[in-house]
Amino acid sequence: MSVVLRVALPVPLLTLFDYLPPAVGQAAAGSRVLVPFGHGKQVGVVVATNIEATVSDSRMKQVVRLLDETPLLDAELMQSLAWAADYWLGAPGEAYANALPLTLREAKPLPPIGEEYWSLSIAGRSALDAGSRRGGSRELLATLADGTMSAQELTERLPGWRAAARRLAGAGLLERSEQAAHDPAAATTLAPHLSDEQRLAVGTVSATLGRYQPFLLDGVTGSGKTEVYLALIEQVLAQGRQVLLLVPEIGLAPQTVKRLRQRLGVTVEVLHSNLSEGDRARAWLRARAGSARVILGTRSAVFTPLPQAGLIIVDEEHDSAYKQQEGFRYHARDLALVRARALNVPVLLGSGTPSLESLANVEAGRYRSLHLRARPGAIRPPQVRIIDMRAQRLEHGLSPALLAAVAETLARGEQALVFRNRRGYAPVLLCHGCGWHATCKRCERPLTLHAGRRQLICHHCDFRQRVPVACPGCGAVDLKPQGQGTERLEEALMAQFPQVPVLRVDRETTRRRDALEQLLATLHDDQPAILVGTQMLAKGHDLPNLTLVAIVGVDEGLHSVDFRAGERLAQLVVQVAGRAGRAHKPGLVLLQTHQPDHPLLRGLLAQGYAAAARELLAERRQIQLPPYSHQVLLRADAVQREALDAFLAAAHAALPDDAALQVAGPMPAPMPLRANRHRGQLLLEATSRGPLRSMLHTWQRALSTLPAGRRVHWSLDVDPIDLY
DNA sequence: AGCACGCCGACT
DNA sequence: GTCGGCGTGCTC
Repeated sequence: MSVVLRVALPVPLLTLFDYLPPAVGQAAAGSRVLVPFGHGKQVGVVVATNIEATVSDSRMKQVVRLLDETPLLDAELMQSLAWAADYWLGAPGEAYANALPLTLREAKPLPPIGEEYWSLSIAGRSALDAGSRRGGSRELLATLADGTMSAQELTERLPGWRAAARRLAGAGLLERSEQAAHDPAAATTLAPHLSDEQRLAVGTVSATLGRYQPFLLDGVTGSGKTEVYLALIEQVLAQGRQVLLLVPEIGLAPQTVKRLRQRLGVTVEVLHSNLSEGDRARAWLRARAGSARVILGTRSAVFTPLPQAGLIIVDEEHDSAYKQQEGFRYHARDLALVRARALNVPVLLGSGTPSLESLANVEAGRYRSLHLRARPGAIRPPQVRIIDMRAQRLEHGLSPALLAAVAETLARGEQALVFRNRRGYAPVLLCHGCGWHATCKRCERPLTLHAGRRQLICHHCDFRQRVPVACPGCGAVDLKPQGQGTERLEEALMAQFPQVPVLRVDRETTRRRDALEQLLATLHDDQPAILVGTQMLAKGHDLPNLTLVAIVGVDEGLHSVDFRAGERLAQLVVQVAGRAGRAHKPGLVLLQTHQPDHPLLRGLLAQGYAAAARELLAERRQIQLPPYSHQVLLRADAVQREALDAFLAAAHAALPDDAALQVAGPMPAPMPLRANRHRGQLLLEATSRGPLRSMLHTWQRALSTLPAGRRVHWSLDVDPIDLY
């Protein structure tokens, strides 16, 4: 047997592949190689060198070309990726594929990592003087009139400038250049005076710099969490080390970047999926080179190389966006902890509504907890009131008490937010003649009426059809929308308050990238207005004149089959409520419900999130649910019901006989049919990770050789965050 | 996952 | 007589 290299390739296979070393160069673990694979070529990552081949020489091929003289992925990243693939049962190659920006998975030389700068050419200056251009082009020319500007600054000043830049560069009016990044002007804002609690938090974390220690920083909106981050980042930068700051979604990035930049006076590297592939690769490489000092990014940024790591921060750690829900199902918050341990740095998890998992880790002594109550002079906690909807005459789902509160708010010249986590006009279109209602044939679920588009849309598979004029069942022209979505609430509020602007914020009205920011920019801070919207309104963008938050339709969350529904509801209510009020303008939160006496709502209102979370945790412990048990979910779907059942039965039969392992199912998924595919699942539970982990790899391998698996899609989800 | 090989139906 | 359907097997 020959001495070979072991290579991970971007295919969803559980195996690694052995190759003869390249003719030229010395491959090391973490280097990329171009290899022959199947009928073509692939770029892979070397995971081990000098090992004995596991296949015969006759099957072995040789590496075509070594792509990196020095490893692209350092030892720590390689180790963390291997851990991640093992833990979440990913194919090794897929873990690497997630870690590397697309551009770096091609057999090309690495792009230069200087920062991108733009300036006017001589022709461009004449064009500016002549004023010959319009719209975005004109704005861009004017912005560059003062001199060269980095792409990052341009993005901040002129979102969407790239289209104009492409046009103008094509006409020879602009020039693009690459330079070593230089830090922008020194910090322009000063650190505010920190409260005692903030100083304590900063001091406690900074005392652990240089070693692994997880912290849970528990602080509501306005408690000054960001100032704690900033003070810590300053210290880490002063030590010449890097900071990785994870945020749940891109929407939160631009304002955070601006704030970091103004306060720290350094370039902030941004990494998220909306970036062009070239930009992602450059940012990743600058982090690897150590020239990026502060890296801000969403889920996938957890794979950024950090050769001089000093601190990792995960903001809004409870947010489910950190869990990848397809393909390689990793959890960025959990991987951040693993990386922090490998890098010997503290990791700070921040949230006003911490996940029960993190609270349990505090309880178990694995994390240290830090609290921020309120900043002096900041927001007073809003007053929260429950509106009992029973026996109330509703106006399109809005109670008189709610409408009165909105009217009062507007009369004071302030703004109100009506929150409803359901888009569209109405979730059901019902025939009053015969009881028929519009359903999706492919999902067997009601279609949502979208009145503006005159369509019925399935929110599960995106099936669309025109709204029928008459009932397809009985022919009666008596179709009535049932229930309320944001679109209907917008209509109702516009009718009630015709003199005030009503802004709807949901996926429909904010399709484009900067649409949310643009929409909110039309709000004048000093004018009355009404906002209606979904989840999207729960965070981001500061609304100083918002004093009333009305939450409509929380009842769905109170009797959901999902055991996490209560936790999610509590987090959502607190997050949305946190948007109301300012120091000098107290906020009011209204919760409209049919179940005013529900213990979760009562507890949340009387004693706040921490108490509600303690209650929820006690319940979880009682009935042995996560975080007091561990779950792995096998999901499967197939066109043919029989194929699905056969596979799940075979998967069940392939399980070891272990008393420590509890098995639920095979059972239908909560949505048993979706987009014409039958869906089912098998849930494994154990009170400790041991018995689960020891059988998982064997079981996974057995599943992949199951003949019954041929005609089904299936996946394993370790620590699933929903059983959907 | 992608891709080729391979054996049975409707068509220029 | 062929083009092409997707079942099956393989990738060092």
